[in-house]
Formats: sequence, C-alpha cells, structure tokens
Amino acid sequence: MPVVPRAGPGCLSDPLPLCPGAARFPRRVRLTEPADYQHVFKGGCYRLNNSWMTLLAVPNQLQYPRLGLAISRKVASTAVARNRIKRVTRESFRHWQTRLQPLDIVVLGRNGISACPARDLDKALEKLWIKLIEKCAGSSSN
RNA sequence: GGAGUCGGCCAGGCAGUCGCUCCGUCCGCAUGGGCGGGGAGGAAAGUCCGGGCUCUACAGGGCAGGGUGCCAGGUAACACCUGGGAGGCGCGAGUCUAUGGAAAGUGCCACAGAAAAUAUACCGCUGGUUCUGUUCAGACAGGGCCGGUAAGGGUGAAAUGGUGCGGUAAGAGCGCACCGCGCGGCUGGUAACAGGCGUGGCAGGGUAAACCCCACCCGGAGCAAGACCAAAUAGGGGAACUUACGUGCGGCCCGCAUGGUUCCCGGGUAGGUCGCUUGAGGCCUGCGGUGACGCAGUGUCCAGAUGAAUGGCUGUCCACGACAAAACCCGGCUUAUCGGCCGGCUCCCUCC
Repeated sequence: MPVVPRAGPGCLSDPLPLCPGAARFPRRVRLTEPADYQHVFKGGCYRLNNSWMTLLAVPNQLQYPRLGLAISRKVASTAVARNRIKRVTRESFRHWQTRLQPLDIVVLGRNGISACPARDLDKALEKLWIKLIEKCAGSSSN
C-alpha cells in the first residue's frame, strides 16, 4: 500500500476523499489477536461514549491506526444485526483512517445499537472520530 | 368467472463508484500492486433425527440403557420419502392419525350412583302367602313376609352388545332374523388387510407419549474431531516380549490397555499449517418404475472466511423489498417469512 499523506486536524469538515487506493481496509489495519484487544481494554487512554457505542483507544507504535470490533450477542441478538453494525463501523473507519492518529481503537456496541438505522450510526461514528482526533491532538500537544 | 385443494419456482432489478475475501496469472527483493474469475439461504436458523469423516480398541460377547412401532418399497441411513391398508373429517379434489398388544401381569380413574367388577336390587315390574278395607260373590286397593326379574327409570365417560319378532307371571340370547364381536376354514393380495362361509349366545369401560409384553435397531465422543511443523519450559516418547499383583478403560461385567524387561529415539505448550471443500455434488438428455428412486450418457467445477469476507455511497425503475446469514460435509424434520409467478385437480355459476 502506498503511503497516503496524512491530513492535518485542521480540515475535518472537508468532504471525505473517494479516490481509488486512498481508503482501503487490509488485514493489517484490523486488530486480530486477543492480546491486542486486552492491550486496549487495559491501557484505555481514550474513552468516548454515545448512546449506542463506546470507543476505546490507545496509541500504538505503527504509522497508522487499527480497528477492532466487539459487538456481543447480548447487544445484537441476530447474526444479521451484528454483521450490519460491523460493516457500517468498518466502512466509516475506512473513510476516516487517513485523518486518525496512530491508535489501536476498539468499538463496543451498547444496548439499543441493533435498532439504530445505518445512516444514524454513520453520523454518530463521524462525530466520535472528530472528537477522538481533537482529544488526541490536545493531549499530545501538552 | 368465483371458491377451494395439492405441488413446484423466485426472494428487488439495472448502471456507476469506493472497498473485503479466495483462486488463477503477471509485476516486484519485499510490505504489496495490476488484470481475469468465484463469493450466503430456502430456510444458511433451531440442533430435533439419520449418515459420512476422525479418534477411541476397525467396537467383539452379555447385562443395563435408549430408540422405532399398520404393511410393502426407496435410501448410505433415518423418526424421512413413496405407494398401499384401516379409521376420522370434507359434496369433492383432498386431508389428518404415536396407527402393534388392554382374555400375560401391575398401577390409576374425581364426582355421581344400589352397584365400577368372585358384581349388584334404589325406584320399578311380577308370582306366592298373609293381614286390613270395599263388596252378596268374583274381584279390586293398601301393608307385611318369601321369591322371580336387568325390559323401564335414575347416576355416570363407561352398567354383561344393538334393533325387531317370538316368548313369559313379569322378564331375560331363553329362542329366531339382521348388525356387531370371538373362533375356524376358504378366496383375493408379497403383506397390512378385504370378501365370503361355518360356528359360538357373547367372552364384559378407559389409560400402554403409565409400568410393561412383543418385534426390530443402536458402543462412546465429536472438526475446539484429529494430523503435522514448532519458541518457551520440562523429562519423557516409540518398538518388541511378558502379565502374578496394582492401576486405568467415557454405564457395568467378560475383556482390553498400562506399570515390568530389552532395544531405539531429543521433546511438543504459545503460535502456525493441514483437516477445508470434488461431493451418497449439481445441470441436461435418454431409459426403467404408479411413485419415492435407480441406471446410462454428455458436459461442468459452483463460498471456504478465522475477531471471522459477499458491503457502503450515488443515480434510476417498480410490486417499495419479509424472515434471516455458511463455520467439516451431506440427507431429512421443525420453526420464521413482505410478496410474486407457474402447473395439476375439485366444486359452483355463466355462455356456446
């Protein structure tokens, strides 16, 4: 994958780029090991909430952010509902990854997420990404 | 045309764009990238049955336990399917049935009722005898005692089969006819069973998804099975021979394995690879069969993920899109489901 120039935090309201190759989602940007998840759960530097999900993040030693999902059966009872939530979340992350700092992020589903329409979920995620970027930029400048 | 019934099929379409995964191929030292192709379901679900596959002992005998339950066939197998029988429902096409045995035994059956099973007499009906009353007498009415009677009433889910005629003091399979039931031949059918003949006065409630009896079937565990490569760490592993005693063996016993001796060999947790998709596959054609299905031929490769892929956005059209997503693989069953299409058959109405 060619190195994509990382956008600065000043242009968050700009439309997301849709050019080929700019926003891919290969395996290396996913959290794949149980140890990775444990690291995020225990490290927990950043924690953001809305009514449908919780977002945990810790800085990593890589050049790019990584995403992990934890949607339990309790939160979304059917496999179809769980898959829908994962897809919407991955899709949103795919578009926003170039603006995020190098962080390991885990998104946890909360009660009520299975009843949420995909479009609302996408909007909510967008707000969370912006908040995360701002929070991270603020703490790193201190 | 309407109503119904049975069976089969589909499960938003198209275009653009940004992605994911697998395979092939090319480029690159490599992380990767280009091109081409494949990428959820009719139920993928529930995990309720049956098999394959793997290991255990290539699973053997007995007991225990479990399953199935009209007959025949299909199948790898089944609790499935097909055809048939019997019974129920429907005018019909059709449909439903855990549909073997209740005279092998045991258990249970509220309330009601005289009695619920070596039967029995509450109200009745009726014979004899005796007393009282009425009466010239015969006779009639009422009461007591000794009997007969299961026809009628009443109870109940069920009371020694039902209807009719004869018969009788009144009654009764007491006798007869028909129906039902049991038994024995016969005929048809592979069989379940059906038909018919003879015979017996009748053999007597329900419950076997209560125990049970009879017939047939079934070892156990599951892809986190299991095999291989292998950091850490640790001292074991394989083969042959032997088996008194101990220990172990996924219900128990028989039995089997192991500790013993000799010889040989580095081991195998994290992680990874394989298992993993070519199969009782699917399509089409022909033949056999009432059918489930079988046989033959042509041609085909049609998901294989592993924090877990098949999606997001935009446009457009319409009937405005349900239930729901593979996780070793098949065959079934059951349950969920917006709607649409096709065909067979039945009944009713109209027209010719």
